[in-house]
Amino acid sequence: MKQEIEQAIVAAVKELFDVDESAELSRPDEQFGDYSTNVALRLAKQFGKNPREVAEQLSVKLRENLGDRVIDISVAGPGFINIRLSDATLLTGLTSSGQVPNTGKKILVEYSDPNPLKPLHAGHLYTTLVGDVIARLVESSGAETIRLNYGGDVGLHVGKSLWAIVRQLGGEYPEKLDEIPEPERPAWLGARYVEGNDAYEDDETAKAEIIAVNKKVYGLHETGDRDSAFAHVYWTVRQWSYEYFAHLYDQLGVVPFDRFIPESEVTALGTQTVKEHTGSVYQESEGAVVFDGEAYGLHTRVFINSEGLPTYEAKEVGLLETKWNDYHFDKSIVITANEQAQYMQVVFKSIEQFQAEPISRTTHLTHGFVKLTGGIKMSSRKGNIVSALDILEVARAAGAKSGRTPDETVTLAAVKYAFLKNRIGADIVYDPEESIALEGNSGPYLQYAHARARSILRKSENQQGGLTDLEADERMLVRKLTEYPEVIAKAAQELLPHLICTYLYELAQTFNRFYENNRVISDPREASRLQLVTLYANTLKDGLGLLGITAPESM
RNA sequence: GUACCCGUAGCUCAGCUGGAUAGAGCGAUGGCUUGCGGAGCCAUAGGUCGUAGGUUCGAAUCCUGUCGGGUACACCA
Repeated sequence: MKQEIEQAIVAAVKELFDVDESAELSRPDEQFGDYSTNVALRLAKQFGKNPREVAEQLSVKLRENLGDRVIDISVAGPGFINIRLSDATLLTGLTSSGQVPNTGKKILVEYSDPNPLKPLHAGHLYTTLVGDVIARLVESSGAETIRLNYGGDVGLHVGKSLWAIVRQLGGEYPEKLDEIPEPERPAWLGARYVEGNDAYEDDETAKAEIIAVNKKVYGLHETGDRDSAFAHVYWTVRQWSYEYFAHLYDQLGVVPFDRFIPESEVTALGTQTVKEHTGSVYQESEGAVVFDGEAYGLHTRVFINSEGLPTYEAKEVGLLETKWNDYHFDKSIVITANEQAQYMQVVFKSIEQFQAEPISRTTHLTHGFVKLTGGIKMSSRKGNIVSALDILEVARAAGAKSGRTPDETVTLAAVKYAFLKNRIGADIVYDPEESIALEGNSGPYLQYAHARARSILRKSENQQGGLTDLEADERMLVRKLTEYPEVIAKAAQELLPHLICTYLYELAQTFNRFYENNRVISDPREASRLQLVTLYANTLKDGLGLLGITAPESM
């Protein structure tokens, strides 16, 4: 429907002015019509003509070409062309299937990326939820979607944790780990990381020992050691971490990852590649291997440190190569926090020097921090962090406080929607009470709106159908419903999940306005209206589904 | 010091590939109410879009400066 009209405009422009000009339709205020275009304004600028005259000429041509598919085409304001569709045309928009522009393409989405032996904080929750939705969106656009999870099972943070773990155990005694009850393991590991981190900063002896432990861990991977006492400790606590991650993902109800790529898996490849290009792309400097980003307006970073160990940068090189070798992707999306933005630019710029193609297909999205309302600030150091599970806890507490019976489905909807409704990029302020509230722009509100619509449908035993000759209020709702595929397409194209949230909330408002003044059951137009309610409920359910939020039949 | 992100109503945010009177939610005030789930609907108040310039017929949107908040800048991830 939309494409048809866009094509008609392009054709009319070609016919009248003999130029190829794209014509993008936007959704104007209801008073102006169903669609609007500003091509006349752009053409007028191009040719130095009066925009209103151009618009008039175009609208005459469009009326001829579109015939009875439209009921009104008018010129307004500085030179907009507003188009009002006939009911019949508008209604075709309800049945048009969603676009699948990425059919046949392979798209990788990397997100969540927790590090074993480190606590999961609220930021991980954010990237996990955003990534889950981006992947769902990409999938809905027809692409073969591969969900990747990259995590640091080697590196200095592992050295810190492991140093503290061995110390706590009184030596390399893996059997002592069995004494720690399963539920306490995440917190126990978190505490060890904090100890290790503190010791590294405050104690020179400990620092040296931690560096040695770090090296030892790399050694385990190089030699394939799984049998020594030290190896037992390492592999056991590493496994604990992965179990803990799985537990969180399971609780969140996110789509399972297709593959976990631990850093240890890409270390060798990354190191080798950096070494191969040392002297050309990378340079030796002060005993380390660096990339001189300053030549490109960026900053310089170390890829292999003076201990001869690869840093995160070199591993990232190995990761990208692994992705490219294993998948030959059409597009690769990486989602991390803002703080990694400039670091990633340096890494990508360096890889671009010898592997331009995969870099040109890679998009790095970044998001801000999660703050709790009331000024509780989170620091990733010293252990006073808000963990991912804490967020769920405060949401549950807010739900309990509101006097309703706690329901995990509603809690999850509250948290997910609160995190997703803002545009990715800036920091977000999480307000548990607002998120769980049933009034206002919240996840539970939309769940409720859906349940309410289903309830109407359950109550009627009559047939539905015959949606024609729309009344004004019905038409408003139909118009809003036809926006859905356009919103999804845009959200998928621009990787902006919050567009779905905004739309669903507006849809619910549109429905409530309709419902306020119009009966459904035992109205002469019951059959038509039942169908409208069905379409509305299905759209809500589908949209919430893309957000990873379930839509219960009743609540 | 250099770079990146952010600055829109009291609060939390949409709007940003320039376009028609800047929109929501929460909070405030006032209505609707024997309602198919009112967890709603309607209305009022509240904004010189941080600020100063520039480009343009037209700027919240683009450019430059500036102020404020955050982040990154060599061997952490």
